Amino acid sequence: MNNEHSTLSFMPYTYEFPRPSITVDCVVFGLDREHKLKILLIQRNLEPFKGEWALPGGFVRIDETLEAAALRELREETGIETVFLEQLYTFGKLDRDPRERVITVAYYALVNLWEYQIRAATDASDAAWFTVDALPSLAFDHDRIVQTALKRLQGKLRYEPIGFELLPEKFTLFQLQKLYETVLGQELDKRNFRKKILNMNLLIALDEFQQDVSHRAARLYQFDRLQYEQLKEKGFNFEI
Amino acid sequence: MNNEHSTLSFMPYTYEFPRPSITVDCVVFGLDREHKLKILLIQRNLEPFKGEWALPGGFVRIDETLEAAALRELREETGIETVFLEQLYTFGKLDRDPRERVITVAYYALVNLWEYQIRAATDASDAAWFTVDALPSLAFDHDRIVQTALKRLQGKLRYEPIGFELLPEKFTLFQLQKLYETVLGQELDKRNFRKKILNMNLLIALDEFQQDVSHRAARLYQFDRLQYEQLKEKGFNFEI
DNA sequence: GATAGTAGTGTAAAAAAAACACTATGTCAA
DNA sequence: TTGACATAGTGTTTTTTTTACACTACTATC
Repeated sequence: MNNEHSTLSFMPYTYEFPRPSITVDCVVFGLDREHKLKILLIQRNLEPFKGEWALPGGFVRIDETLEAAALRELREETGIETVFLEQLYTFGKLDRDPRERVITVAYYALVNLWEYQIRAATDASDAAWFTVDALPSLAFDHDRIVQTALKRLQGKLRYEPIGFELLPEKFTLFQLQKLYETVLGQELDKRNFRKKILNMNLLIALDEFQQDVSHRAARLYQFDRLQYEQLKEKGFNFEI
Repeated sequence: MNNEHSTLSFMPYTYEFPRPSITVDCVVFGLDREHKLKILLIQRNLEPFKGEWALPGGFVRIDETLEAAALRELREETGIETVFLEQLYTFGKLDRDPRERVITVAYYALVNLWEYQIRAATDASDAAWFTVDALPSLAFDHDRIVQTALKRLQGKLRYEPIGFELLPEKFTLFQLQKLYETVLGQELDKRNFRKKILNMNLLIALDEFQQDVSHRAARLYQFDRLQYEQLKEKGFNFEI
């Protein structure tokens, strides 16, 4: 097939016709103290969609990878540094952006909101956490991106132990269960949940207990990342 | 956060610094008569990687969506028209292409090879099917893309009835089982497989049987797409 | 008529998941 | 100090799902 198409497919430097721009956008999930799932949004102070809320994100520079761009935008716009970050989907509809053709590679991030809540509020005066079932209307097609991210988070949580990314380093089984219930949108049986999660051998039971709670203090646990890596290698099933 | 970063994130038309180019690449899966999983590759006739095999693909035009670009490239380079096509992952490493910064949105496609085998061989003299476990060395990072596609196909097949896309309209349960065994890389129990797949109510048993086989002719079945859509709505579980 | 190759069928055992309720401990307020 | 409240923590039984397993039937070919 010695035709123009093959040629077009890998045209060298001289490629000069108009091309789409690439951005990254991040859906940052957090969990507040009332076990509500939150998303971090930025208020736009430029047209278009000035004043509306949008996902943190921005253009990909020529000398940085997609993931690097996502991490940079997160740092710049929200102060968030190290997080669980995973590619979600690439959105390429023609009219996503009213100004020009923009393709965006969406990522989703899980952060320990209990740690970052303050930073986001101070460093970025126009960044705020919103409960997922009470989101404002969003700029561009960001509502679609958020919906996609939510579905992915639910699907992922069922089969991979990623919930720990949303909790503090040390947490109780009760917190973990509430997390699953919130994200999956269904109640879980306490005893069955504890059996399942403990049988995975991913939790280290600490000799520490909750402080300053107005009820019996629960034991604290820690996620065993090393063990997780090893079990993942062996194709272990982490379904909840 | 009224700083340069927010501004940068949604800079208007005047955005003039160098930007990455975007391509699409397609991993096209097919299943041959010996129940071997195949991938369709194109032989490059331009530098770089001249003479090497690569995935069909090419630049995304400013006035077409990502999926349209993937379908166009497939049509142009291989003659394939209508297929199951789903976005796989977006690859954005800096040195993917030795000439310039190129980000590629990879798709994977499932086709009925029994129908297309001839077209690909005639329309595109430099297109050919390769068995997945005997692939030649590939141009760019296309081997990584293929590996990602393989994993995705396996994961997807376990939870969604997409195998039918690889078979002719009418097929036997034996063919279907072989498909699963090939893709998943494990043997399945005949009786258990039939029970499970028939209990999903996704198959229409036809009053037709195999022709021209040198053994007892098996009943032919058809995939019930309508039923599939309805069950999917209800959150039905299609795990095999 | 023997052989080769696939078609087609059910049951029992094992494993996994689901259902289910009470006692224990600590804080707070009356 | 006592009672109310909130969560901690713990096993067993039932149900469902999954797995293991073997023979007869049909058709073409040699």
